[in-house]
Amino acid sequence: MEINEALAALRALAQPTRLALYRLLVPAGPTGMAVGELAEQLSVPHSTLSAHLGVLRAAGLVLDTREGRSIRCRADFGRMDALLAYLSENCCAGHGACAPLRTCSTLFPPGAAARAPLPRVRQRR
Amino acid sequence: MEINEALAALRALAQPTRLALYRLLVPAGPTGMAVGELAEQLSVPHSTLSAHLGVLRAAGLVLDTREGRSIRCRADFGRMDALLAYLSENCCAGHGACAPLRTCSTLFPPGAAARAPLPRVRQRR
DNA sequence: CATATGATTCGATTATTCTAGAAATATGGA
DNA sequence: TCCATATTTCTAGAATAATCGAATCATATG
Repeated sequence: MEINEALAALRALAQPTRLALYRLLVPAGPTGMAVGELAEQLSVPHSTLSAHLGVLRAAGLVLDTREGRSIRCRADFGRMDALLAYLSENCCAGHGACAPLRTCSTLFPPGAAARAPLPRVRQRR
Repeated sequence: MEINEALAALRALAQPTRLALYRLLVPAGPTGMAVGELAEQLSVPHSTLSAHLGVLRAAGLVLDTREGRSIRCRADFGRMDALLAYLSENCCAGHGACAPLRTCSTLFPPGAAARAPLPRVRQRR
């Protein structure tokens, strides 16, 4: 990861609604949640939520798939892993003593959602 | 860690100068760097740097100690660990399958600087 | 095609953050 | 004490971000 990607990810998470939004998606795993479901749980107007979601998407932290009229969002754990690694880079004065960071991105690799027991859908855009 | 602490830490890191500042402190380890040294390396006016440093300190990411006329700053790795853990909390839909996150805070516990400073990381001038 | 539903874009407004010069504070030494 | 060095605080203008209603777009279905 390079600095501008890290900054985009940090800026995206550094806002109450967006952090709550992201943290709602974390336990939802590769199944994710629909946009309307998120707006309802967070009690935020749709236009406001949509703007926040746009920031998270632009930062690469959230991916989505259209399912009929609704859009299902999920956290991109690989991207979060990259951010966590970036934040600890060159730690230990380069002695290489830090254990590698790991999250469930290993357990739910990209594509897991498509293979999961969910209706077949196509990518947006 | 609770949400407001996480937000403060994320806001603190979500700014180019402050992220660069923090990343300068990471390889410096428990020895840290003086404020003036940081300002010089970042080519930022002292008042601007001081303001940014204040944000990082308020977020608990940077600790400092006065040494005569100068103030020596160092990254608080424990705080960063807590932030990283917060960002992956409830991952894996609560299956507890995520490996625990770990950084060198275990290797350099609080107080390490005073007792046993490591050899200084080479700095560019 | 007409209509309903889910989501985004467009605006204007309000709020927050960044920046850096000048002044102030803290420490050490002659 | 007086002076030099290191850092912070104060200030205010400039830049950026958040908010949300109304309009618009995309899709499904009768």
